[in-house]
Amino acid sequence: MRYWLMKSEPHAFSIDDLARNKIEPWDGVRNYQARNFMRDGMSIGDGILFYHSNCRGPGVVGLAEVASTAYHDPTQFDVNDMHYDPKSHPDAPRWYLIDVAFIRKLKRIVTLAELKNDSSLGDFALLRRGNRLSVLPVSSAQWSHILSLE
DNA sequence: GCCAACGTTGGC
DNA sequence: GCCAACGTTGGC
Repeated sequence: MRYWLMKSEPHAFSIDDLARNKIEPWDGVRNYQARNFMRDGMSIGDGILFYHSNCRGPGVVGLAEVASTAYHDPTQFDVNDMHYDPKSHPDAPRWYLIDVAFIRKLKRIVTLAELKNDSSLGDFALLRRGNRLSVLPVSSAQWSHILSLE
C-alpha cells in the first residue's frame, strides 16, 4: 500500500464536495508526472491526503483512497470541456485518471504553514521549492506523522 | 493582485 | 536540440 497527496482548489472541488459525492473521477490532470503517478504508481486502496490549494489557509483537510485503477480521462476528447486536448487521440490516449473515494475529513486542517515548520517530515514533495505537482507521493512515515497532527 | 517557479510550445 | 516566449500554479 502506498500513500499520496492530491491537491484540489476548494472553490472548484472541496473535501465537502467529495464527502457529498462519495466517489469522484479525478479528471483534468494535464501534467505528465502527475499522470504517471496515477497511471503507474497507484493501486486500489492506496491512501490519499486531500489537500486544499490556492485558497486561504491551504493544507491537508481530509482522507480519501484510490478506488479504481487508471483509465482514460474522457475530458481529453470532449471539445466542450476546458481540459480538452486536441493532440490526444482515442487510439493513443494521453491522459489518465483514477477514481477517488471519500474516507473522512480531518478533525482540523493540518496547514501548509505548520508542515513547513515540521522538521520530522524529511524530504516531502509538497514542500520542495517551486513544487507544482497536483498529485505527489507521501511516505508511510510522512502519512503517519501528518495524521498524528490532526 | 503580485510574482516566482515551472512546464510547454514552437521557431530556428 | 536550443531557448525565448508564454501560460499556469499556488503561496502570500
